[in-house]
Formats: sequence, C-alpha cells, structure tokens
Amino acid sequence: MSAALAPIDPDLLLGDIVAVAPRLLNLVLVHGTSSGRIVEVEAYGGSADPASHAYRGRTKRNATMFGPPGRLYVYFTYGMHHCANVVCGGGTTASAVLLRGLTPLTGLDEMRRRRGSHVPDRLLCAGPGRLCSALGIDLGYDGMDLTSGQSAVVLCSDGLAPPAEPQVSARIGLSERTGDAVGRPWRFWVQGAEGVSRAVMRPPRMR
DNA sequence: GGGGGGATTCGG
DNA sequence: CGAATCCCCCCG
Repeated sequence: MSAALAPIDPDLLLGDIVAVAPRLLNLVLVHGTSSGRIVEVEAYGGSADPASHAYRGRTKRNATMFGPPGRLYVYFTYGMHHCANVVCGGGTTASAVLLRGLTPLTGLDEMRRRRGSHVPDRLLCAGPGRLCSALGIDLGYDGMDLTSGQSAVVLCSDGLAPPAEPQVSARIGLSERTGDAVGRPWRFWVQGAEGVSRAVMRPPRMR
C-alpha cells in the first residue's frame, strides 16, 4: 500500500536545478484517469546553460520558464512532438526539469487510445514526446499550475522517495553547438525502471 | 518577410 | 539513417 496521492509542496522545486531534478524522480504525474511515475528527467538551467531555451532570455515561447515554480512548461519541437517541463527555481533563474520518461500507472487504455492501440506498455511513456502524447499534453497546457489539485495536470507524491543514488549521464539530443553544455551530467533516471527512454548514451549529432 | 534549426520519433 | 513537419526565433 502506498500513501494517497497529494500535490507536491512547491518548495521542493526551489534551489539549484541540478539538485532539484533528481528529487522529482518517483513522483507521479496525473492527468485525469491517466498517471505515470517519473523515472527519467533532465535539468535545464537559465542564462548559464547554453542548452536551455532560457539561455538567450525571455521570449514568447519560453515565457513560462520565467514565471513561478511549479508551472508546466510545454514546447513544440520537430514539427510534431511536445515536451513537458516542470518550472523550478524562484521565478528569476528560469530553470526547468524536462520530463523524459514515465512508468505508466493508471489509465493505460486511455494512453493507448491517444498513442495507438499497438503500442506496448513499456513504450507508452518512454521519451519526452511519447509521454506528452500518452497524457494528452500539448501547447494548450503550457503555464498550468502543477501544484494545484484543481489543475487538469497535477504533480503528486504517493510517498515513494526518490532513489538514493539515481543513474546519471549527459543530456540527450543536444547538438555540438551548445558547447560545453553537451557534456554536463544533468540527466537522471531510476535504474531499471520501465519508461526510461534509453539506457546508454549516443554521441551527439553534428548539425 | 523569410530562412533555418530543433531538449524527437518512427520506419526502412 | 533520414524523413516528417511547423513553431518560433532571429536577422535583415
């Protein structure tokens, strides 16, 4: 038996983004009847992180990153996929944690309705684009308060603590043009968990 | 007003 | 490995 689902305390999101990111592991993201446990994340800093959308300052797209912590930052990429982040920091650092993988917990039928009936459980939410698709998250959800029980999408704890020693690697999908940010060990995941997008890194692509 | 790149995914 | 596909940033 696990504790009842309750929205997280926003204070959990304050502090250095690289320390905050692994603390989100094992939390639960809920949208209606669908929910999944967060098993893979990446930290994105603000003006000091060339890989962050916030690196070059506030724009229309990244405005949510510059708002209060606990909001959902959603962006659209590659012309077809959405990615979801939890805004962290104190509203001045524009830091966020990218959600890269969930273990599906409930509402798998609804996820499969969105993603396709033939998708196996282990791939339903394995990847930032896949989890948004499975949970029905798109740009219309950008800016939503994840810490309010009234919101359509809520970030919850069921009492399971984050792993004492999460797996760590460089972030996935960054190009060489982000300079030294490519190698920063800012990706964290729960070893062996279903929903982790990939176990090992691939070298960055030249672009 | 237009060009180009992207925190991805899937199929061949 | 490369196409799909479009928002949005940025430059002029």
